[in-house]
Amino acid sequence: MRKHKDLLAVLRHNRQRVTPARRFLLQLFIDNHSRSLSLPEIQAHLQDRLPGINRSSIYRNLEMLKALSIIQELRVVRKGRRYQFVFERPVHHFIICKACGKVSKGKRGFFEQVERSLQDIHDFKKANLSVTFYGFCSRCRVG
Amino acid sequence: MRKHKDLLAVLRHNRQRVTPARRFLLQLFIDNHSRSLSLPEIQAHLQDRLPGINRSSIYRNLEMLKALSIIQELRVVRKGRRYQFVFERPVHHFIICKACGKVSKGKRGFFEQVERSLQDIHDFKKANLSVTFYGFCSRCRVG
DNA sequence: CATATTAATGCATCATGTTGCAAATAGTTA
DNA sequence: TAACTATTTGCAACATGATGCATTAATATG
Repeated sequence: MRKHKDLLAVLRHNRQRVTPARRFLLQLFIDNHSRSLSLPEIQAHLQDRLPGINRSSIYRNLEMLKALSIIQELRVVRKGRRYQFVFERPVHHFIICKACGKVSKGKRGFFEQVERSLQDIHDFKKANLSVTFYGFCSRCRVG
Repeated sequence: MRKHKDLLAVLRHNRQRVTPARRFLLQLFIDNHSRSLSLPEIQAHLQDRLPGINRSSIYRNLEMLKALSIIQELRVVRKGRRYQFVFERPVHHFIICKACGKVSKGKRGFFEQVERSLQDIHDFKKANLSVTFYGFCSRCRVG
């Protein structure tokens, strides 16, 4: 698990300025590295610490963190977007149930198999690959 | 390739009424079964034939066609949503380049491998599984 | 074919996400 | 540490998407 300071260095290294909003955002993601956060959660957290912070700043900062692969965006059916801290983790993929919205982390072996197939059959780049699977988990399947 | 009439029967079988908007939508997807359509394209097409049709009707009908697995929604980075006719096709998955937005259809062998891994390792239901991969295609990869 | 029943539509409104631009601020340099 | 410059922010406006409800239209029934 990376610390706040390390992530600030990542920002600087990518010529991104360290602003109060960004500090709070990073700390929030670090403190919740084991789960994904909803947009309302993120907004509430920032509003608390920076009253009056603008919606567009939040969106733009989330975009930036996504671009630096510090967080990943997940789309959960009927539950909007969620954001997960993924910085320097080997496995960045998720499996999301279309029925109940349950988000599971992919297991390493599965990821490796998919990666291999994707590379062999479709010539898709391994690095920076992020994959999310939508299907029906065992509890929600009907038949 | 299914015909218009067959799809109307699918709607009726699912207790969905056949309205002018739905007829035009289905015909549009049939006529363009080999490619995905953008929302502006769909809207323009319907506006032409049903002047004054409401945005929300279009969204609701697209939702319905998705729910019946007649079409599938694809999210292309910086290019919005696209809709692809997928009714009764064995392979409903796509591979999308995050850099150029290129959408390719997944090859059968790849799909089968992923499906197997997903079933074995994650106990995810095979039927109704729809998967979209986002990564970098060979033309866009940097390193 | 007239009427009843139920679902789809249009409309209004709200929620969410995007963008151009002027003002504010972080990082840089003297 | 004051001034410079480049990026980020807030703001306003707009685009897109979702929703409750009255009206309209598709289907079922007599």
